[in-house]
Amino acid sequence: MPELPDVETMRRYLEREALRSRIVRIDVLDRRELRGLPPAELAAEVEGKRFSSTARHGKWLFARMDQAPWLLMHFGMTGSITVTPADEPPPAHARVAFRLDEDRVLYFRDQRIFGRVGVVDDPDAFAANKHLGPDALDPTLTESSFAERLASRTGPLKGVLLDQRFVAGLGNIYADEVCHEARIGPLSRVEHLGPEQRRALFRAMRDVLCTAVRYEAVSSRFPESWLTRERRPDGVCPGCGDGIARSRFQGRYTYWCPSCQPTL
DNA sequence: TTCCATGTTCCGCA
DNA sequence: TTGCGGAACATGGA
Repeated sequence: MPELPDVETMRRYLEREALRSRIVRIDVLDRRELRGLPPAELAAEVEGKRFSSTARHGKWLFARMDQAPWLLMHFGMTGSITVTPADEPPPAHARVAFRLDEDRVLYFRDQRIFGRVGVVDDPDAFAANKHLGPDALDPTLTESSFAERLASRTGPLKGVLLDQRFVAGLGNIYADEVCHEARIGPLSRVEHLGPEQRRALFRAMRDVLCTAVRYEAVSSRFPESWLTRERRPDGVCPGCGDGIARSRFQGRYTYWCPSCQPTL
């Protein structure tokens, strides 16, 4: 599930469950999750350390450890975290186990192993190095600075929204939802958007993401006006009842309502 | 058996 | 040079 709202929900979960916990030992159950970082190096960095704060940039989650670098996590398509009592068996697809004090374990789970666990000295420097754009919920990202960033872009809107260098945090599902709420066809070329549509996009992005975070990214709780639950070939627009369109874009499906969301 | 899946990265082709 | 599409990565459910 991991787009911005999912990762933010996990950040808050980590903060609730593991802040100030000490990492007694780390067990790397599948080293592929480390993307080449030797398990012994990760262990040397985190064992004995205590979680002191958390941060998030787009889909990247960071957990600060005292007197140490930051733990970094990316959840790929299927990653998640869960904290369980130490005497329970590991959950399915557990890849890395952080054994905490007070007999608890923080598991990094990831069925498809597209995620990543690592360490980084400074989240901001990491984001800059990756050329990530501002986090989509960053308060310093305003309607006007968003419009400015948009002005330097061309091509299909969907592609711009998915580009983490433009704004970090949107993925396939929420990019479609933002286009739907803004009433703009996702295949519209951004250079054809007017000022009012650019503002509408920014507001839709903020509203969609804040709402999803409020509902802890559980799609069954999302407003009935949302397109998300209609993501299937015979889905209908919750606004007008017309059939929704589906098209392949960059190897994945894009859904929209041709009646409510004209292509510009 | 085939297709599909909320992400990122790389390669080849305009 | 830039942008775009597609494939690869790996797994499992429908």
